[in-house]
Amino acid sequence: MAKNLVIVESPAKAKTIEKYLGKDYVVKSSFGHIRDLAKKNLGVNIESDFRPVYEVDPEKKKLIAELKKAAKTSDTVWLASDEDREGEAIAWHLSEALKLDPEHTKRIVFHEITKTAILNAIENPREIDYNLVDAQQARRVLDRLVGFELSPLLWQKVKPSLSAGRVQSVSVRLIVEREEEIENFQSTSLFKVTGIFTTADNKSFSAELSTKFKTKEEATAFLEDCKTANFKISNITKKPSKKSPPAPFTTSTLQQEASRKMGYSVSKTMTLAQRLYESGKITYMRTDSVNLSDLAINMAKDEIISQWGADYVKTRKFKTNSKGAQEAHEAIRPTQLNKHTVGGDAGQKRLYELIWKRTIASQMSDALIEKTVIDIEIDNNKYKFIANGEVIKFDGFLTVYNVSTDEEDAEPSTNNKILPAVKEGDALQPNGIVAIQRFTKHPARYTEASLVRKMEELGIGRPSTYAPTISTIQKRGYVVKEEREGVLRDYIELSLKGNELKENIKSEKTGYEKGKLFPTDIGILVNKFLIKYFDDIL
DNA sequence: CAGTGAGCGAGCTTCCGCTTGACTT
Repeated sequence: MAKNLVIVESPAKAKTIEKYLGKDYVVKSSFGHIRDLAKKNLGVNIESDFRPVYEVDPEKKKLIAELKKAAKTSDTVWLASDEDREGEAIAWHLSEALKLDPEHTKRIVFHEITKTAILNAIENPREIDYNLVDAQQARRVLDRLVGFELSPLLWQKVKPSLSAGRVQSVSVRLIVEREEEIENFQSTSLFKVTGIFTTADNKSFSAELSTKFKTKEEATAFLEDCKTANFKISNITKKPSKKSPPAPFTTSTLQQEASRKMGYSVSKTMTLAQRLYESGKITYMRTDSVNLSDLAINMAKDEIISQWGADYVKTRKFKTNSKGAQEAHEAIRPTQLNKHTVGGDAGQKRLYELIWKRTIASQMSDALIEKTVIDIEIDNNKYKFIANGEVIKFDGFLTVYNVSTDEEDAEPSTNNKILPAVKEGDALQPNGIVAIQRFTKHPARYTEASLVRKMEELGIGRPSTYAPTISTIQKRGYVVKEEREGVLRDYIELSLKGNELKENIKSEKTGYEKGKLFPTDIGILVNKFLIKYFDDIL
């Protein structure tokens, strides 16, 4: 008979911990929450001080009985749920539902699944924190009241089976309001001028004019000037700069990167991550923490040294930027950092490699970059051309990880390139100067992943609910994820080659969208309804 | 007389956050 029963939330976690604790400990799992507000009716007794009415989910009855039995035959029960609001409540619900004897019950917490952390936790038990429990109960009751007061109004006024709540309704509102911004957006156009210049030893590079012209007439006048102009390098500045690696993954940043780099929906990412977690390849995947255990940092260090040498190591501790973070776990990382890849299907493989690279990169040196700016003076004109160059002096973390951004700027950038060796005073030959009409862009529509980022920023939802919430608002028909064809738009291109100035009308596709979230009519209607009546209802 | 249709009443939907499977495709 085991002397000790440890209860955690996740069965995968239970398996790992059992290995660390040895024979005297049996580790079982609660599979998350074990009780919740009554499903029928409000589940909150408003007359009696808003007292919550809890009931055990019928599907959990068997589990509770099992845990009860295990508790009875143990000397000590260790409640080891997560150290956050929900975890503390789970510990309390367990102690209530299992009718645990306080004399033989201990509450322990750890933020990483390592042997030292677990043993240390066992050495330092504490009591259940009732402030946290009450905070959770208040959160739960408020969500129920809001959801179960608002939703029936929608059934009555709009359509049956609709829903409203603290998280989903705000998410829909973000999408509706973004669409309004886009509808009201007035696009204006500017002429952007780019020149190709050739040095005396026949090397070419491009440079952008320091201003953009509002009208075709201004742009034409400028190009006319250029016909007779002389171009000369008036200034060169070189500035060292550096890039630092991003923090290890949280749920939300993993969802964003997997979406940007692999095009995965947030639910696909979470399903793959769950598989990797269950097979022991990665740490817990629902986390808001960017923290790595010392063990992980040391593993990363060894791995970096053996692959790239000591120059590439720079261990770091990252701090969370998100306000609501509860940091009950580590960041998402491989459990073994010397494993570059894993078996399993292609999706799991790719996601694992992404996590591995991000984790390793986070403990690597900064990339050292030299930025060069070349000013090109025009002798008959007040404007100047500017060429920006960037040379990587030391790649550091960039050797494994490229940082991606949301900007889907189709414009070929004149940045990030290598410039030829030149010196101040050098004369340059123009080899084609082009003024292209460019249009200002409306704000971008949300993708699933960029919506998650916004939600996290606003403190709406939790790592465990981002994916389900996004699926709910689609299931209710408030928003749709769609691909929409773009339309053709004409633009003017003025090009100066030698002494010849040509005007062309060209056309380009604009407004093509893929995987973006659009509000539906019902989404817009419900949003309007809620905004109008919210104050009266609650 | 058999089949149709209008009208009525009862019962259901719903929140957020913690967990996996059990289901389909």
